[in-house]
Amino acid sequence: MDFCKGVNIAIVCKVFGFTGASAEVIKIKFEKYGGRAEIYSDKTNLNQISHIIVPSKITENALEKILNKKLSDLKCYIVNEEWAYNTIIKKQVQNPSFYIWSETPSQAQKRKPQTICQVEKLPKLNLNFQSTQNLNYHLTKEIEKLKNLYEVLGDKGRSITYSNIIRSLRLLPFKVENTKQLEGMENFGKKTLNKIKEILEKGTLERLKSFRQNERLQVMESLTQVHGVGNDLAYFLYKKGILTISSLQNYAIINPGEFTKTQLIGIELHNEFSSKISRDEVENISQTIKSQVFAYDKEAFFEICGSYRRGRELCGDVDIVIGTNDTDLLYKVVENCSIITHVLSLSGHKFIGVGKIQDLHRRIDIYCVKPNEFWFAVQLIIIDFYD
DNA sequence: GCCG
DNA sequence: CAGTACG
DNA sequence: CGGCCGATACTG
Repeated sequence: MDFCKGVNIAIVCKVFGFTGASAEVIKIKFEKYGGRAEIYSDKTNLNQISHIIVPSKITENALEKILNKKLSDLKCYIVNEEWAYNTIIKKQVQNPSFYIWSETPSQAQKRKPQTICQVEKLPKLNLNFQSTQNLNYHLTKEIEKLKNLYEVLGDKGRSITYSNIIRSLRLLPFKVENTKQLEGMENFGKKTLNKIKEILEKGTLERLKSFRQNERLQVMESLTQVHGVGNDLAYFLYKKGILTISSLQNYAIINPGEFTKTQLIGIELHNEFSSKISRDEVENISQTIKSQVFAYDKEAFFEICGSYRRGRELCGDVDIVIGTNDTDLLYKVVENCSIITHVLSLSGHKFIGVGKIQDLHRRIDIYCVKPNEFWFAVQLIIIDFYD
């Protein structure tokens, strides 16, 4: 399968908030089918590019700023992300002239006749499970602890670097046995290599032990486990002498006015959220939501993702992706679904909230995307680029 | 922490 | 706007 | 040194 051979794309493409990560999925797919793809950066040589993929919502000014070029000077096609989706889904490079990006919808519509996949014909993308498997869990689990601690400390720089390192390790196609295998890789500097060496030899990090002895860190790390409590609030609470989640719970009952609605829900239900969910229960919850979805759109796509999809026996939350053209579907489902008890945040394409079907309240996330984005969203939510 |  | 959360 | 994932997205 190399129908993308000769196609050389640069992606400025960002979709429904997953942004860089969804661009990565497009890149992976194009390369799998023999094409060449890169995420656009200032190093990109536009002379070698056949298609630039841009988000439909971007403005012309912004795009020219990013590309640092007048659009009229470009020789390649500037197409929207649907071109990329449909090329991959239909396994055939699409005629770019149907997908030429344009800032104003009316212009775009004129040039963009009915090219979108018929929903009932939309084929299922082969999910690449290899890319979802983390062969370097022995390293990432330790580095993740380090990342969390720096996050708690408010050291954004280190926590971002460690996130990048974790992501690279997760995507590696082999298990690391030796730091030589990582030398020269982006983001892997001397100190990181030393830490990895230490983990390979001893299984843990000395640095972690010293962090464990720091009371403030320990308290803040624990408090930030509560949904809605970040490091700012955690530090504030620590200074106030609130050192445990149960004392936070008591404090919040007496002083509810000091917290947002979201935080109050997180505090109240924290104990329930921290208990894991069986696959059976995930399926039961999903089934209820699914029937609600189909009540509004019989053609909708529906998949359970997240850790359930990664095969875990016990899941932290319920992750659902819906594919539909109905932009109000998510609102309707959330409002009318009997098992949904709380809304933490809600928009047309993302629900973060709480539901209950048995004895405990459970965290539920629902993503709602257009049908031709569906399998990309599913893959994205399984892969876990960041974590 | 890493990178320019 | 800052804070928080999601992948 | 200074900046760091997302022209994220929601809440208050």
